[in-house]
Amino acid sequence: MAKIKITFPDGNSKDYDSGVTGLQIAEGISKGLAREALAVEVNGEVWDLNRKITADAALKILKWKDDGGKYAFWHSSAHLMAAAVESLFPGTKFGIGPPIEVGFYYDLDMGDHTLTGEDLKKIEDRMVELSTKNDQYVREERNWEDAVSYFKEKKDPYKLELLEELKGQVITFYHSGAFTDLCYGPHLATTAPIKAIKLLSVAGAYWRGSEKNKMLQRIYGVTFPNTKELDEYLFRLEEAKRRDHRKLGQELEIFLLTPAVGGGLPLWLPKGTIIRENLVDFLRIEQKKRGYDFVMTPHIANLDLYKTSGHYPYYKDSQFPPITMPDGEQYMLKPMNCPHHHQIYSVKPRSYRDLPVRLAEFGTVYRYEQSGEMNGLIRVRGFTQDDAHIYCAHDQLKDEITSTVELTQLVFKTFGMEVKIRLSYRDDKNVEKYGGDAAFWEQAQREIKEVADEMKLDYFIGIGEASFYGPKIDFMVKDALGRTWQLGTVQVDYVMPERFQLEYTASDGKKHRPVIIHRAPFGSLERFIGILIEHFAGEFPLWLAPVQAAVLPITDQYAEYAKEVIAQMKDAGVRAEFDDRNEKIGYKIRDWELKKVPYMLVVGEKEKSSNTVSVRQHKKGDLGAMSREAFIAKVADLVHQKSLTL
RNA sequence: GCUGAAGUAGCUCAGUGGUAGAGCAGCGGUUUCGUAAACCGCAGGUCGUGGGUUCAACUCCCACCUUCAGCUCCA
Repeated sequence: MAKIKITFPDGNSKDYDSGVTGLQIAEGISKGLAREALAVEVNGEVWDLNRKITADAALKILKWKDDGGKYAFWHSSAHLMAAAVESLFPGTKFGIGPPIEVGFYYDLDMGDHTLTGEDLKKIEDRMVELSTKNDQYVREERNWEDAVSYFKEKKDPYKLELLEELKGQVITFYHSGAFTDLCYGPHLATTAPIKAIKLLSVAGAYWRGSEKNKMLQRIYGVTFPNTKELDEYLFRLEEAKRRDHRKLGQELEIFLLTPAVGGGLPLWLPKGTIIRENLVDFLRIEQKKRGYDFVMTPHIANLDLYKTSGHYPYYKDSQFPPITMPDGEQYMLKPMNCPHHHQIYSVKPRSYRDLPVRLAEFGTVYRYEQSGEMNGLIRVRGFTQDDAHIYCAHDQLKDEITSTVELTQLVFKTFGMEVKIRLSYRDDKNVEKYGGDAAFWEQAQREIKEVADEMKLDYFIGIGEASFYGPKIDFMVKDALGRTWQLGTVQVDYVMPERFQLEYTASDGKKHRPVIIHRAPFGSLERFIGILIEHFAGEFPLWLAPVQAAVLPITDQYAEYAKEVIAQMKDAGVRAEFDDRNEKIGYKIRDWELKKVPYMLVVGEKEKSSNTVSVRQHKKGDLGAMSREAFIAKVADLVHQKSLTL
């Protein structure tokens, strides 16, 4: 028997008989490891535990804590679900059933049958039943013709369509129990580790993600090696719902969405407006420090402006339709601020000495999002960008990108938010979606990557995520339910300067085109605040808190003193409210705790006679008595620091 | 836009064909109280909208609107 050499992650290696499986290797190391093993990584590729290894390889045993292990676990769970569905609903056609970030799904064509909550429960129960049978996941290689005839017999058009693209290749099947699937794997050895199962939801999904195709039913599920982990996961899901900005936005009176105004058109309530104005002030100051000039532009513009920019043909469907005047003139609600700013750049001849010109505006724009797309403050039809356009000479470009990225990072650091950075490139297979020629794109993409590398940014690349006029550096954040959203963005644009014939006179006396950087650190104030509500779970840092302190007299005998306190607070710029309701102190405290107000100032006989306030901190409790001046100084200090803690 | 689910008081929710309910919030009163819910009372609804079936519809049927989950899209 031929020997092969297996190298482990710690660098040690050992010889095995050729054809040894990952499971056998794990068993050779320890029983415990074999029990926990879910899959193996062979030369960087995730394999089944039962697959024979026939050549020298670097090998890692994958357990639940490894992504590859989870991947195999959930992939196998998807098959288990499919097996359950097939046994309960014979004749179901199967689309695809992959693992996802958390859990898995399977797309199903069930003809006329629409899945109900009871169906889901039945499928779940059947999965539990099947999992206890410890069926093996068996990998089988077949030639292409065999595979086609198998699915022809099964009358599954989806698998046949998938096979069309694998023509001529060796096809792998996986069997588990009575269920057989076209699948590249990898899978668990048996169904045994799948102990805790929960089917979460059913939703429609287009076959292969295209609107033109039939819509299938997609079941989302999640499984775990034990019920404890499942319970923890379900608990976290509930926690996330408690943080949902739509719920908190209503409870804390931050914003209002009403059909009376229209979908995706939020109204800012007084408390929300305080948050928003503080954010705007923060960024206005930071931008002024960095040499930005503020401008203001109207909400509508002549349609021709967007024909010049090229936005109109590219994004016609996602804009509100033009307003047509009796004389035939047409206006657009502005979907972006750039064309307006380009006009301001062009107000006079520019010299290289003027550059960079940095024009900033908190500009409100309108986009016609599809009706199913609106989502609280996070996806809206009218929103305000913290927009700016930097017009610079080419040799200034990288410095300007660097400083805009630094500004964006400062923003997220101020809020203690973790962001992922994506370099958004164009999709070379789909060039008609983009403006400008290939050379511009190549150059711009190289430039942002150079900056990202020089700044040692931790980034990933998103093909096809560029805007139509240039590549971007995007800052992505997750919401409470784990959906990722783009917030800040920095974009390089060589296209608009051409279209708008933007120029400056260089030191050589000749006309040159500037390069434009489009950038928005928050992205949209609406989305940013939506994410911020979830990030802080409604417990805003003091500088943003709509109400910073509530003054609570013990009884109405101390109302006079309380009035004095509140007047002094307001005078010192503390956002304070007076709770003069005829209620017991415990009631008032509970109420202001639920409103997540950072401080409560309790005043009674003690405080009145010593000219102090008793400070109670949100979620922490009584801090004891403090002079009024000391409290004001404390608030001023925390606000000045933009402290994240009280 | 597509698929599915849901819409009852300001909020959270109960109500399966026979006169619309509760808790909280609000308002009035009593109480004057020391760190997460005092007590009594009052008021509050075109049951999303419109049509239909029925002696009778919150309840059954149809259409539309809105919201939610997902898909598609996303400057």
